Amino acid sequence: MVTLKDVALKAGVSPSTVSRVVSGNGRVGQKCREHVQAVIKQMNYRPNTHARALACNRVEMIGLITPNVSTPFNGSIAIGVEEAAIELDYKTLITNTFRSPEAAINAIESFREQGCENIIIHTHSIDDVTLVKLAKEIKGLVVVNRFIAPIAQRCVWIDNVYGGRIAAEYLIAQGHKKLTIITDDKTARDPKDRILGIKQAVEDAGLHIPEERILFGINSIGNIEHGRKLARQLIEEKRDFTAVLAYNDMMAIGAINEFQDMGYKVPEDISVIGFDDLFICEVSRPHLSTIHYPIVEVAKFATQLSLALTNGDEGVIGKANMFMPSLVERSSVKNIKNNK
Amino acid sequence: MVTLKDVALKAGVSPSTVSRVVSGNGRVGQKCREHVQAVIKQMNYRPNTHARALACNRVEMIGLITPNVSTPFNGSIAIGVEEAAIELDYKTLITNTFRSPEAAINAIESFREQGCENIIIHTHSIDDVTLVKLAKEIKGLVVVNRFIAPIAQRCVWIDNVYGGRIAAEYLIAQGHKKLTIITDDKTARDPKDRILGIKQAVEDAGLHIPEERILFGINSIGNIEHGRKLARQLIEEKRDFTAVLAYNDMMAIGAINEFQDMGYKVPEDISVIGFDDLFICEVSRPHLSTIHYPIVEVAKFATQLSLALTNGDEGVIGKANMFMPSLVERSSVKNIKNNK
DNA sequence: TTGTACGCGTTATCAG
DNA sequence: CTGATAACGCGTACAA
Repeated sequence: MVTLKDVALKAGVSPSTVSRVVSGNGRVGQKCREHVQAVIKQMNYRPNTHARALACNRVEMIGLITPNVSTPFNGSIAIGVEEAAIELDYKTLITNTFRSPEAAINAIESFREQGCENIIIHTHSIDDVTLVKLAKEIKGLVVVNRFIAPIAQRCVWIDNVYGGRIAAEYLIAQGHKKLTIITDDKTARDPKDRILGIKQAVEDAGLHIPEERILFGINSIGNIEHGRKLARQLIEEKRDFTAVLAYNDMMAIGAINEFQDMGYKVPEDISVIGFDDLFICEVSRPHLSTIHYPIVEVAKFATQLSLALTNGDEGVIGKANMFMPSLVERSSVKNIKNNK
Repeated sequence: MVTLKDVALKAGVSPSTVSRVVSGNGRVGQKCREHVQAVIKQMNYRPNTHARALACNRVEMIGLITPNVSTPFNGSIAIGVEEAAIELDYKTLITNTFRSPEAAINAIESFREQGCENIIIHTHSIDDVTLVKLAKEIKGLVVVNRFIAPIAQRCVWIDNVYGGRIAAEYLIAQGHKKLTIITDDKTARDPKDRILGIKQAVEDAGLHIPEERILFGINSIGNIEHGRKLARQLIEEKRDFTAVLAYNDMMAIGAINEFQDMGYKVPEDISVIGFDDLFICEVSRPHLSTIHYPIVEVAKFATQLSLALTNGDEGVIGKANMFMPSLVERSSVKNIKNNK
């Protein structure tokens, strides 16, 4: 392994000079710099990450904390992070917390101790208060897919209220008057925001959603199974509705499956709309209409923001951190305007 | 940040003693050890990764090289790796190569330079010869989901021939006589092995698959789109068949979608079987019958093997590295034994 | 068993 | 603009 000293020796200069040309800090004579650069290339020298980290207590690495990369949504977050990281030659360190708060806190501690200040938080295992405190201590901490008012400038999220609104508006425009919602944990913010948007649209149209048509999950993770369960409940308890707004695509697809298994046709008997726009929308039958969530872009921006925060690049800072979702029409919603 | 020296000071011993109790190398008096451990816990000391890496030129980190974690198969590999890594307190560094050979080679180089000898290769961007060479130089290099004879003991893979065989046997048992195969790149090993297994089963049954009923992809990645394309070709060119063996679930689902869009019913008109057993099998209509690939287990084992290789634990070494796939019956294959 | 001293590869502070 | 020199935190021969 070729070191800085080796280069210095061969180039006939001091180690410090080599360090200067490598890092770009400090002035070096034009001629001298070029010579050193040539030697570096010739010897194929590459700086040692650990020595550098030890010396300046910082490291070119970005840590992502996520529940489980193997799910499509989380996987896309990871991709966005790495795409942005790679552009600046940062490495990506991923920790899956599997919904364990301790694992999440541990991971953050571990990152910090290694001098990694660029941390992307994508988990709900850590509460707002803790995160606000951590954000004060860690320059490059950024929260993705979540909004925490006191550190809004450190969050990158989407307008869930708007997302809920356009979903409902679409259903209403297709003639649906009796909407129902199957969603995630009652206490979580995203479900609440989306419901808020839905209610706004519903009221604007002079309609109403009774509480009994809003089904929550308890300690759920908005997955297929959860969607199935609530769909079954909808049918068994004979709720009166023509369309379902699911919290996300996974739940929507679970619901569609359950409806179909119970003998209902989608969208002929029941219309369903999802949220996220994962690749499975094209897999399901019928193809799932949904609200597009620009996941990769969001994650990419979050990463750029984190990097800007620690490196003092003002470019990204101050830009809007809220992205807008958009409607994607496929075939899980039926136009019933002229029926009934 | 609390260092080894701080602990030594507080405990009234020398730094080397603390180092010894932390690392476990070298004898330390029972009483002394306990005292030091108490102080460590009390001060919440945690060793500095970089200093350690610098001093001994090795690091407790495992690097995964994968095309793109955001796809279900690759994501599961990542999960398996991290699950195994976390058990030994190793960190997981993930690099997505997006099918670029340079990116893959770069990542390996980068890992090595950082003293990371534990590298899990999950990509076909690097050829066999290069990998064999690298395996000689890097103690902890392990190849997952791929078999390379000269370094078989460093590969963890599944029996693709057997997988192909049981898939075909199942179809044949269901009365299918005219099978067709839609698969991946002709030059890749996995498709070839699976085809081999299929042919074995077919011949054992006294049947035959003409070459025109085996459709390959070119430079494809076995995704949904690819499945759609070959399915369409099957129909348009009026190939004669009752069942389709897809290279993997993604292709199978693409094919099912295409068949359905063209007005065919699955499995009534055409039966389809996949490979991998991803979560989308339960999503598709009909639910996809497939060959189960123990992805997480394979990745986990590969990681344990890598760790054993570098740490000299002989436990895992020598065990069989080949896992066996198994049949999962769902509803995409019709029994036509008593028809026609 | 325990402590001392040096080196790992780099950066940063200070002279020159 | 350049070169010594001292850290950074830890492991490890070597000495005690």
